[in-house]
Amino acid sequence: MDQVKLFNEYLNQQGLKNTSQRMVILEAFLASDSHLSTEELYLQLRADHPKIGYATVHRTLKLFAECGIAAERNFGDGQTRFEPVHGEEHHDHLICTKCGLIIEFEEPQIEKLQESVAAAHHFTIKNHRLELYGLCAACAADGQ
Amino acid sequence: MDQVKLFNEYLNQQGLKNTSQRMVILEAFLASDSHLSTEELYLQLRADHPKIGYATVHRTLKLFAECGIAAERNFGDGQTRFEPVHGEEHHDHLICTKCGLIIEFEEPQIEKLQESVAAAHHFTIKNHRLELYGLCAACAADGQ
DNA sequence: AAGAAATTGAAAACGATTTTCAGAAACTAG
DNA sequence: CTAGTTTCTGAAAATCGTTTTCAATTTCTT
Ligand SMILES: [Mn+2]
Ligand SMILES: [Mn+2]
Ligand SMILES: [Zn+2]
Ligand SMILES: [Zn+2]
Repeated sequence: MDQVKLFNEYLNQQGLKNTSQRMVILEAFLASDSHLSTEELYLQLRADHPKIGYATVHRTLKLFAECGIAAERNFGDGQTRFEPVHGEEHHDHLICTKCGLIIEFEEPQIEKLQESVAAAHHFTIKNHRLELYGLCAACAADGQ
Repeated sequence: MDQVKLFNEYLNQQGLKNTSQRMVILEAFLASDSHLSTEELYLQLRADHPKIGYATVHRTLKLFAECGIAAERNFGDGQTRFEPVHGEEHHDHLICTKCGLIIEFEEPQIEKLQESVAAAHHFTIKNHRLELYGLCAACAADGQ
C-alpha cells in the first residue's frame, strides 16, 4: 500500500493541508531506518532542509501515527520512537541494551496465549507491548 | 524475606545512613497498594508526615529499586510507578485503559516461547516487559 | 487575485524527574 | 558523651523531552 497516498487521503479527510515540509518529512521517514526519535529525524533532515523546525518534525510524526502509517514505540530510553507501518503485520521487539540493536519478531503462539490470559480475566485486549531486553549475539560474544 | 532487613543491609553495604524518613517511606510503600507513582506516595504520606519532601520520596523509591525491593514500571501514562517485590516471582500486567485497573498474571508458556524466540536470534534475554492494554470486564460491560 | 483557514518556526511553557545547596541528622572515633 | 566527618533532607532551581503559543507564511477555495 502506498503510504504517501494514505497520508494524503488522511489530510483531505481531516481538512488538513499538504505542505512541502510534510512531504519532505514523510519521504525521509519512509526511507530511513526505523525506530527513529524526533531528534534523530530532525538532525537527519537538517542536512538537506535546514529550514524545517523541530516542532514541525515532531508534529508531523504524530500525524503519521494518527493516520496509521507510523507506530509509536517506547523502549525505555526516555525518547518516543516512530517506525513506518507497512502492512497489517504486528511485531514485537528484541532490544540489545549494549549496542541498541533492535530485532523484530512475530510469534503467533505468544499472541494466542495472551488472548487466553485475557479471557481468563474477562479482559478485552486492545493492544499490547512485548519487549525482550538483553544482549545480541555480537555483544554477548564481546567482553560482557 | 523481610524487606526492611534487606533494605537496611543494602544501606550498610553502600555506606548509606538509615534515617527516619527512609523508614517511614518504606513502611508506607510496603503497606500501600502497588504500582504507585512518586506523586501518589508523596500525597499519601503527606497526611501523617507533612515534613517529608517530594524529592526525598522519589530518591527513596529509586533506592528501593536499586536494592531490589521495588520494581519500576511504566504503563504509558507518563509516570514511573513502583511496586514492592516480594519473592522471586515475575509477573506481567493487564491494564484497563478506561478505569486504570491493573491485573497481574504469570504465564510460564509465554516466558518459554520468549526464550525460544530469543534463542532463534542468538539473543540473551536479561529482562522483559509484557503489557496487555484494553478493557476490564466491568468497563467492557459499561457503554464503551 | 483575494479571503479564509491551516501551517510553520522560534521561543516559551509544560510536567515529570533530577540536581543543587545550605542546614540538619546520623554515624565514628576518641 | 562529644566533636568531627559524612550523608541526608527539603525547597527551589535546573533538566530534558515534549507540547503549546503566536505572528508570519502558505495552502486552497472562490
Ligand atoms: Mn519495529
Ligand atoms: Mn505488578
Ligand atoms: Zn548488541
Ligand atoms: Zn476498567
